[in-house]
Amino acid sequence: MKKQDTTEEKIIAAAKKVFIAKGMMGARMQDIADEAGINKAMLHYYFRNKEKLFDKIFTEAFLSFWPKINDLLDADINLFQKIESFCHSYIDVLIENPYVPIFVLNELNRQPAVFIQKIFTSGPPKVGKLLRQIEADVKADKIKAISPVQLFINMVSMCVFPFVGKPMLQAAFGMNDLQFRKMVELRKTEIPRFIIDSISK
Amino acid sequence: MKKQDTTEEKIIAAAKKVFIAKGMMGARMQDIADEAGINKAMLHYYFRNKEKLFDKIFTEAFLSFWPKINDLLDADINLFQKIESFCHSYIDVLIENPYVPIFVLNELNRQPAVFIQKIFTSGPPKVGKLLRQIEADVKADKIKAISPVQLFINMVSMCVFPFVGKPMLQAAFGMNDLQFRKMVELRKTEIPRFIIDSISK
DNA sequence: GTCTATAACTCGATAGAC
DNA sequence: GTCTATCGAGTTATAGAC
Repeated sequence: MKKQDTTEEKIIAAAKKVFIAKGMMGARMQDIADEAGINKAMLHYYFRNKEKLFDKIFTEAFLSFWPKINDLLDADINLFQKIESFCHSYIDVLIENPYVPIFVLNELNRQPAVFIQKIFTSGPPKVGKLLRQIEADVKADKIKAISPVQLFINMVSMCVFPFVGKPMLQAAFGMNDLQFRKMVELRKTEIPRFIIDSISK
Repeated sequence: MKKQDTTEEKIIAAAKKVFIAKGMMGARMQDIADEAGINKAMLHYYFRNKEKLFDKIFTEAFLSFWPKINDLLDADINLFQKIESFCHSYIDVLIENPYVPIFVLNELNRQPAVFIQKIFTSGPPKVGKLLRQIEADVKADKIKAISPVQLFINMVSMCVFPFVGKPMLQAAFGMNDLQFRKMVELRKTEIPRFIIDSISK
């Protein structure tokens, strides 16, 4: 929590909470005003309209993890280390922001073009180096033959999916919130191990 | 396409398309009426209100894959065969219904309790046998030690995630629709191979 | 900057003719 | 069963006082 607690900051905090919980279409300006403890008119005074406010929140949510993840992919470390650090850091970020993935994926599917445009202007994916590392290690016979793209998708899938499927997984396996949390924590080391076991010769 | 093309069927087809594309909150009754080429009042004549219409569509979408997947998990085949058949069949279903996962996950996160209730009444997850198979194979030293739950989550994650993250993956790797399709097709065999490589001794 | 009041509009739902 | 017309609730957005 910041010392500075201006109206604008209160609005952003409230809007973040409401938009992430209900999505662009489900959220009501009144909900956000209530959450912020201010008047509805203030929202328009500061952000003009709902669309602009949403855009602000979405961009902020997206930037809360994208640059960090992106830099990890571009780091100068060997493949196994990179897989470990990526999974560890990514899951840490997701634990801190468990509802962001479904929020982002939802918007991604609602307006793919707008979304992609936003990503590429705010720093395009730096996945190239990782793909080349995988390819090089395959050629050097350090790991089994595998498509770099497939491997990358496997890694991201295993990190992200549990967060978007949480209620279903909890129901299927009878996990309460604490147990779910423990299970996800474990994945920080289990996913790298699973991947490395698979590709090691 | 059926020969029988009653108004009710036209409504259901239109509602499915619109709801899956825009979700419960984003969809408009007018959109559905337009898509069906009929009048808005007809929607209420046949389904009373939006909620009931949505429920119909959601249940139908959910049942379009749930029972099939569920039965696969419960089949009497060995572990490796089960992993192969599950990934193959699941991805086949997903290719046929690529927008269903984000639709379902969205609803899942919007109203977890309602959703879970619905699942359990329409046939609870039959994941038990698979988990016991994994456990048994670990004990019998047929595969490496791994948590059955973690392994299951890995498998489902790798199958489903590409479909919810499609636009992002296409952008990141510069894939057009055909290339994406090929990539996903490949995963029907790549995911089982990846998993089996990982857990084999 | 902040509030109250209300305009302007969207959308689900209904009435009633045919 | 199907349509047109319209109501009424709920929401975004604005006007205007303080």
